[in-house]
Amino acid sequence: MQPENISEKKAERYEDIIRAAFDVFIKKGFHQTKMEEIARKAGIGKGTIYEYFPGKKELFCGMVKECMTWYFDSIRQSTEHGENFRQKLENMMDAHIKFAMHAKKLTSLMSHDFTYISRDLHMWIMQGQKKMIGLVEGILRQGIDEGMLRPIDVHLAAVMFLTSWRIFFAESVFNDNEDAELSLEKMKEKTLDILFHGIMNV
Amino acid sequence: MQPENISEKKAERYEDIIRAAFDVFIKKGFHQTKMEEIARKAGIGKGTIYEYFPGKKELFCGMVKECMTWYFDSIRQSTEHGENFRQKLENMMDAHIKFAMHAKKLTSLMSHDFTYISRDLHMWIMQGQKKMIGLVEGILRQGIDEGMLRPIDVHLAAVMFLTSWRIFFAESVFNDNEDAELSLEKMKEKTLDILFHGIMNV
Amino acid sequence: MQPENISEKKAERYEDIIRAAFDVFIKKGFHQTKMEEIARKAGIGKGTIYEYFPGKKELFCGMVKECMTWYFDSIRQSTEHGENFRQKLENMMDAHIKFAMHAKKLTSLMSHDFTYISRDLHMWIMQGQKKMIGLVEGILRQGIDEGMLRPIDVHLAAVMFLTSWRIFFAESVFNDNEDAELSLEKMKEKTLDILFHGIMNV
Amino acid sequence: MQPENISEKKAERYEDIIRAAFDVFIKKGFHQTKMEEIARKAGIGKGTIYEYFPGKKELFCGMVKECMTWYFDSIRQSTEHGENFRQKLENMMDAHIKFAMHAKKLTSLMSHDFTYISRDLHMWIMQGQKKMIGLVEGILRQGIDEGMLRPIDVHLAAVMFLTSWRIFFAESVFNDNEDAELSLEKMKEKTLDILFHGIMNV
DNA sequence: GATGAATGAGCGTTCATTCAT
DNA sequence: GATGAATGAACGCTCATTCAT
Repeated sequence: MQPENISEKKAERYEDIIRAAFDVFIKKGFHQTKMEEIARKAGIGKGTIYEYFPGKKELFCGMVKECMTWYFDSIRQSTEHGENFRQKLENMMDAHIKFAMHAKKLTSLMSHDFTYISRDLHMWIMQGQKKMIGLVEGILRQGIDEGMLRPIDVHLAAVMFLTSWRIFFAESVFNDNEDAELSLEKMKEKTLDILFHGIMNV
Repeated sequence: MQPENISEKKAERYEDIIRAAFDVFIKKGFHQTKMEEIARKAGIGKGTIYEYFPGKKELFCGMVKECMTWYFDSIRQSTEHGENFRQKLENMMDAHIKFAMHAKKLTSLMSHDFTYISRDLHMWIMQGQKKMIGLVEGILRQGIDEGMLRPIDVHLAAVMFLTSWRIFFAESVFNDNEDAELSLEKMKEKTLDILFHGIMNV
Repeated sequence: MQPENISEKKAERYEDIIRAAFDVFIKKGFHQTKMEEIARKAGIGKGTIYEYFPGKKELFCGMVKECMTWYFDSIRQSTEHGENFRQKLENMMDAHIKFAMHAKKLTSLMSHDFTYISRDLHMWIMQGQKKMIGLVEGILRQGIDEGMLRPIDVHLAAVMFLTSWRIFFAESVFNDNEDAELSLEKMKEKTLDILFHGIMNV
Repeated sequence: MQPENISEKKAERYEDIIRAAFDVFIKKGFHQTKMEEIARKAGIGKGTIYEYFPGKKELFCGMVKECMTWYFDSIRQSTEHGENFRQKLENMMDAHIKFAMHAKKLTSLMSHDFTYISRDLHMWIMQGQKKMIGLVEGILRQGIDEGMLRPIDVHLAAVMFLTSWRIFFAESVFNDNEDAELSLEKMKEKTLDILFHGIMNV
């Protein structure tokens, strides 16, 4: 067999393993996943994985990087062909949605490890979040009734409002400075400003 | 010793354990955390934990529920005292920020298990997200330059734009119906509409 | 309180614990039995047991010795009042049956476990059984001297006589009916009949 | 390596483990036996046992069943080649003695403990014993039909016959001398003599 | 003396990794 | 190169025992 065939075969194997790893890690989370199951799913022996990856961690990282690289690349490419800013933002969103449909559960893998720790806890938290969404929906509906708000989709707006909070977690990671509280106040106002008035010029 | 003192002491111990569990679970994630370390942190013996919790899972769930109950409650209460819808939304955000400052890393515990699997991977993904934020910031800046957008904080708006995508994952969990793609198209437009024009009536 | 009352109370407690230990050990075996359950059954605190016994092993041994002493004594006494060898053997069997009915499961409890729990206890019981064998041997020898018995191997016959008692345990497992005592009487007679006259036709 | 060699090796390992388990369980009892010691005795790693048995309980049960199957089988076979009832009873006793010499302490191991270890195993063994009783009953009934035996209670006599075997276990403890087999032969004859003709003078 | 909360040695079991075939 | 049987470090959990109250 020719050398190119060999390395072709190797590359194929590599892909098989990544794919199998993706499937199982997604379904069970990192710690509940056993190397043996990945091997079985890939149709190879347990030891063979170690010919391609030094260990479980590296396999996991390799798999995530593979996925995320594809994701990041498709997002980047999507911005290269829009005519105006709006077109570009829409293209990005399209690219994201396309990815999301294909790898729905990747984020769930990356979030909520405890889905696998306790289904009850997971449900309990989902219930809590649903109640919070309902709470915000009620407030928004009140705003619409009072004529203050446009007749927007209250559910979607509620979710956006709540997800926008994540900024405070994400940002606080980067901004660990002393005047954190000050900038938080400003962030809050800016966030509400965008939510209330949008980013467009009138 | 009087019975009230005993149950007081028990309640105190319970709190000690929850606190120690919080610290260690936050720092290491569920699977990397050893019961012995929690015990050490709580200043008690390994076996003592099992006098208060049936097992590791239950301790974890107890800890999360304790935190989230406090969070949910404070959010709910925050909406009871606002005069108008805007006041209420602000109150909610304040309550959230207060919690976020106190339990910064709780969400990171609940999301991204792989922070603990590989610091490198975590950093790599953060870099990717930063690049994406930069990408969006550039597009938004272009929009401002073109006079289409208000002189908003492009960083904040970029993050909001990106976090708003989570809706598609979150929603897809609830809407597993056939016409998912159709509703996705609508969701996209509605999301962009809110982002562009805000929720306020003009 | 007077000292004799105190030691009276102590003796009473001691008995309570032995009785509770008997109940639980019989029901669950040595290793499955938890000290806490014995304490609960005895209506005292867990630590109190250790005021009366150095540990679990010693409690078990104490309980077994108490029972077996009573058993051995009743067997010995039963041989003191028979007129002839047959009467004595019957008395022994009666004494055994009476004990067996009261402590059906004790023998099964004892049979193996405690060889490993306490070599001393094992030896002690072996000694007791040896004495019993000697007792029966004496009776049989008397029978031979009186010309009533053939010049059989008294040791072997004694062991056979004693092992034949196990029937009462084995059978009682299958026959848990009301008229158990009646059928026991019949069994005794049949057993002695076979022992005395053999199974062969003459 | 050929597949037959592999399964040969596996079967060999299986036997090694059973044998090691037998040795240690017999010497120490179920609860005092540590998996690690069995592994050491079998010359393998601790984890390897779990490739062959799901757990400690199952290993114990497997070991007991292996032994008892061999025992029950040898007893059954022994009754197939006797010409008359006496020959058959003698064959049974021979088979038993052969087993008893090989596995002196097995019965004492089995007697109680595993009621709590595995109800299934307990039932399984009870079934085996019931079959053995039935076997002897049949032989005795044959003897009665042939006019050789008195119309005794065959069930009781069968149980007595079987329990009398315990002598060989009990005695062998005291007589560990070289000529054990010789004295066993004598014991067998004496035992049968008493069983057949009783102890009474005619 | 009596208690029961606290303890920690000890063990069964898992599973990522290795290496002889 | 591919395999999977073998491995043993690691950890959750139990429960006899202790000792402060």
